[in-house]
Amino acid sequence: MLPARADGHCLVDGMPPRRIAHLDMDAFFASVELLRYPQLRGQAVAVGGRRRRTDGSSTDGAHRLARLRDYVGRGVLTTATYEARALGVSSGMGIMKAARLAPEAILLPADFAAYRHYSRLFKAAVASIVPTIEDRGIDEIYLDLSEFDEQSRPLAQSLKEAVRQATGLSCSIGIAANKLLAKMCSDLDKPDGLTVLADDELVTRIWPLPVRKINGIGPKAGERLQAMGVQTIGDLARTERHLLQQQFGAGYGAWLHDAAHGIDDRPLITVHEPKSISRETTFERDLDVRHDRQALSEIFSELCERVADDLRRQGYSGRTIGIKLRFADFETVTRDQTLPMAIGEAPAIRRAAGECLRRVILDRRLRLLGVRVSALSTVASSSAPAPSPRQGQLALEFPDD
DNA sequence: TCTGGGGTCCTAGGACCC
DNA sequence: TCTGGGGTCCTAGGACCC
Repeated sequence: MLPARADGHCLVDGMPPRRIAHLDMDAFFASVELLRYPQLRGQAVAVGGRRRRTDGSSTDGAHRLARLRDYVGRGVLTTATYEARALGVSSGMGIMKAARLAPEAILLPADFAAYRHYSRLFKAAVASIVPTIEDRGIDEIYLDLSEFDEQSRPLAQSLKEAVRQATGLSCSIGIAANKLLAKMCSDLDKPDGLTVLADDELVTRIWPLPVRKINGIGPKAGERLQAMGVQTIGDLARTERHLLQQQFGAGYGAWLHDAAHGIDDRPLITVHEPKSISRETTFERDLDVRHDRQALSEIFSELCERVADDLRRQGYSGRTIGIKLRFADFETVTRDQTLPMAIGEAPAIRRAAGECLRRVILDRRLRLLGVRVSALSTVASSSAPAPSPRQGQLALEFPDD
């Protein structure tokens, strides 16, 4: 509990009120693709899937764009244009399902190099105006506007204009007293939106929203709240704190109650150190641990090499080596092991990960394999590390026939 | 009709130490 | 000889986010 202050103001630890912005690029991946294919503007377009599985039609130079209905296999959509969303398609949706909703929608493969390029451009444009930025991934950032004298709207307009000048893309901005509310506001008026939340507007503009709009309430918590008869953020705010704590645990319950009341003291995190580095892959078809033993072993080694590569490029090594398996029935298991010393070379990672793998009962076909390194420490950047010699003999942890 | 890949944080139990 | 409590590390799983 926070101590009541003598002046009666609801100041948290004497912190002055803040002005925080959340800037979110509109349908980012799809919008970048529209820069490349302007003729698709106004159409239902989705981005996602595996590397292009051509049906032969593009090998003769005709380069026909694939449609959702042409797609075969595993994969989810990462983005969809607003025209596609109007058909019920959304990011994270399995492509086969999306294809039933919008068979004629254009499907483009993801081009992460291009998205990272535009991500750098928009962040640099914003940074030229506002120095205090928290990076929240490829397409969104928080900004601290507290030190600016300028009014929120003109300031946000100049940010949007700078982003448009630098990238040709639109974004949506929410401005409020903290990150939680700013994030909700950026979503209120998409696309190309701008929402400024005054301190007395919590009840009128936030409380009517469904609880799932709170960043941190996902499918599980949303469902449990629904079962309790809690639909809107207002409902949540009116729910007894102790009841939420009883249902969800002391920590999460208290957080839910605070969030519904618009309370969020988290500072902007402007420097970021990674906690773990991992690589994983879902196979095109489920693999049998015996029959596909050789293929699995090769994929396993490759994952270790890619993680080692990432570690080296980012200048880290790690003490905890872990694996992740997903079986055909989607059950997921992890195993990890903490070593006395940090490692970073592929053969050592392969060895430790192999020991983890031996602790799993492999009684079902596998759909995913992953390798993770955590408990990271920085490596004094030596000059080009000697490439590790390829091991003469690979340990095969998958069972013999 | 199934469900990617890269992360973070939280919980909970057991080991171990003081 | 018995009892206890706190702190930290390790491991596994799960919720959640972009």
